[in-house]
Amino acid sequence: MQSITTIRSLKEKQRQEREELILQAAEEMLAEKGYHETSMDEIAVRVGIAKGTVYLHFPSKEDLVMAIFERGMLKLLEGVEASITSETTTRAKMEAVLRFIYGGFFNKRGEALFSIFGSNSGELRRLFAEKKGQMNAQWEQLSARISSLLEEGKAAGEFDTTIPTGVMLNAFFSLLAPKLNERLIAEGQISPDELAKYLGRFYFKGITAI
Amino acid sequence: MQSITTIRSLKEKQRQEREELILQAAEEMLAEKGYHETSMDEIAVRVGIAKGTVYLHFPSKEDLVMAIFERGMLKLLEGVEASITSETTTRAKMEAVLRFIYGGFFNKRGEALFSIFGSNSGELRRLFAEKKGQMNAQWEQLSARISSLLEEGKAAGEFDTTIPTGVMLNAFFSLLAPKLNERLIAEGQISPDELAKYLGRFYFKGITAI
Amino acid sequence: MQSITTIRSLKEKQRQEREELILQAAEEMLAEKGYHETSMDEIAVRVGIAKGTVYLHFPSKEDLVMAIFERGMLKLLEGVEASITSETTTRAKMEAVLRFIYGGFFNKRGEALFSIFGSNSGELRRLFAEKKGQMNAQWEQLSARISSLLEEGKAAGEFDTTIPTGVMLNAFFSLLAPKLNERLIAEGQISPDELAKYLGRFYFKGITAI
Amino acid sequence: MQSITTIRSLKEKQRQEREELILQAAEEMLAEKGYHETSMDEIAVRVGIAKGTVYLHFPSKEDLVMAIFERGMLKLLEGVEASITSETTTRAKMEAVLRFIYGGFFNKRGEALFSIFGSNSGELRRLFAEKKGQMNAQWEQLSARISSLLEEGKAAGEFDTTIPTGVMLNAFFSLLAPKLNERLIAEGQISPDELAKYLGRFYFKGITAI
DNA sequence: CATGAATGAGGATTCATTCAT
DNA sequence: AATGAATGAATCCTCATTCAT
Repeated sequence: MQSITTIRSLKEKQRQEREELILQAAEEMLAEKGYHETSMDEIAVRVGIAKGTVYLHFPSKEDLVMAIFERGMLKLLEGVEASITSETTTRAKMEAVLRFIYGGFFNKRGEALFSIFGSNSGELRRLFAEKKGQMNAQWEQLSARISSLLEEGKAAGEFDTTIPTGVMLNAFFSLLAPKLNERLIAEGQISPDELAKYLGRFYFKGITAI
Repeated sequence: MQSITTIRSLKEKQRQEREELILQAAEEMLAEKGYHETSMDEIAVRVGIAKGTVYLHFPSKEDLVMAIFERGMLKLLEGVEASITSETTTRAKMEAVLRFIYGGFFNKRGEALFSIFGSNSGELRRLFAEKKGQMNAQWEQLSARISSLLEEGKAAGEFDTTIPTGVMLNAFFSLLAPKLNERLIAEGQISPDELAKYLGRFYFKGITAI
Repeated sequence: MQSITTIRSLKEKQRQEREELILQAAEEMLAEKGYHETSMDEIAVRVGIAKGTVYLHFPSKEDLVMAIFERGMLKLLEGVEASITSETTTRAKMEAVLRFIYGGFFNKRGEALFSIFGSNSGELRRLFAEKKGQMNAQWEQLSARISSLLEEGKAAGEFDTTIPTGVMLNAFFSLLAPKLNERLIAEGQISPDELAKYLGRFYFKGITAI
Repeated sequence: MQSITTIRSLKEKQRQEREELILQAAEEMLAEKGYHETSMDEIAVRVGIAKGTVYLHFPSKEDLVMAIFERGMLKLLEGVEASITSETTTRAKMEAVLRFIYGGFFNKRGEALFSIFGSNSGELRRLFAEKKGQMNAQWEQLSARISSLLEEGKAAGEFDTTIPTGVMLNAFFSLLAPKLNERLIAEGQISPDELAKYLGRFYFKGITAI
């Protein structure tokens, strides 16, 4: 006979698996259609569970979206961290980050997520305003990580010290905005890898010292 | 005594003034909250008119938003054109465009508009899909204008011919994405002029030949 | 110089002409689209006047429709009266009424009007309920006129005395219901004249004594 | 303990009961006020449920009305069929149909439905135009059924061959137009049964040969 | 008088959220 | 815990009616 603990952990495992499925479905829809066109109903249908069950995992649509953001940010942070540690020069680190983001992270979901996160006017302002606490920490962490890289590069004489780090940081994030580049890729004019290469070349030339 | 013509032009003037107010209110809300959170009702309230009156000017919410897009694009196109003609070298022209956009265009409304236009996943895909004709023409026009500038620069040996023009173009538009830079400015870390200057420096270094 | 009276009668004439145009346009639309799909706006447009002007002639949409009904009933009554007086036998009178209705009266407008009047569920119940006074008088008058004809025929031994006059009357009106016969005519299966002939034959056989 | 099947069939039963209540309420209102005056809101209120619940059963007002039409036609067809099979002579069959319609079918709802269906100008043209497929089939079926009866009667020498079957058919349907006869009954001048008897006598005398 | 811009009540429809089973 | 039927607030849009010019 199974111990209570075993049963519990089994149930807990199932619970987490289901939560993961919900997050994936929602992420996908968010990427496809954006926040408002994504309905709790269709999320449930895609996962193959009842609408009410979604609410057992996330108390509201906002919370679900927040969870997706957080998870995405976490993955992004992890990936960035991993990219950085495996390289030596500052530029190589930055390039690794770029490759990571354009290569693996922006496969299906992350791409749209990041776009929603970073762009989209004020649609989700209130979302952020209210639950900023959880979010901003991660955002700041990512910003800080990249910023420190940039400043490291400046200190090493690699990067242009006359451009404020904040501007460099924003420029870096801006280049990742998917909407425009999506088109290029969709129209078959360029592959993601090529795009990453070109953007990298452009970006580093832009921030390189002298 | 007023002639009929005078009366008509008066009414027409009032009509246009009101339409302008509606466009401004809607633009503002669009910038603040995005398409879905913007309700025709609140637009009317902000203008201080009745719901139905909005529909006297625009047959649907979509049409209203389209009008805002078109107007914004028109202003942008005009501004870009004006910026270009008053300069000689390719780079100076591009810089003038950058100054125009960061200096005057992105005051309150244009900024949000541009962001909505250029970003936001598939939320407004159908909107564009249906009325794309009117829209895309202007968008293509702007793209073509900037692209020709970039190619001109390449031909003159000023710009890096190894980076595809499409990538340069997108990079240029990306840098204009307001959400991120808005923060910098809002937090008082930098002025719009400075930002334009820095972004320009970064951008041109990035695309310059050799 | 024109006398005030002349001017007044001129204006009054214009007024009545305009009112007639409004009634015609409304009648036409009513026939085409029914009560709810008929908008005051389009009536005004069809007449070529301003919406407000319609309200100078008729205080409400209901009143306008009432006026059309009344006018239609008046024409119908007049036509029936004229048809009757020019014939001798009861049956000939009834046939003349039938010819009048199917021949001239149901040209364009009367047809639809009558249909709206006599059919269409309770859509206009309240209309009738409230303003029944004006309406019912005419309706009763027409009913009474036909009823007296029918009873006259019964007295003369022409019509079947075992069928209540009320039933005969309703049957008579029912046969005039246009919707169904409209189809026959529209599909080119039969001409209005033929239809009147057949319906007459059928009807009189039905009500004839023995 | 209840099996899942039992629970499901219970829920399904409740569902159908509720749907029936909605259909009844809507049918009633349709009969009372017609299509346009019937609001989804009031239907819900009459049933004692929320607006949204109505949409759980019918995706739109049009679909709800269509369902009522179809259901009414189905009942009518079934009743007609049953009436026919239990009789031998053509005339007896037609009389049975008449009795069925005036006796049982036109109790409260069917009556108004039939009227709406058969009358009312072009108000619902588009409704029918779009979803005609489902509807027209039934309508044609009924028409064909009655027509074949009439032609059967003609072939048997019972009915007047000089009157086109189409005209006979329309005359038959016309006599069923409820609005007028409703009055007679409502005013207590006659009972439904008597009315059916009289109309039958009148109709058959009208279409009988010689 | 004539106009037609402005009004706002009313109506269809959607969808996040709740809750009885 | 899971379900999914039920809810009702929120939103777009229409149109009869009013009223300042």
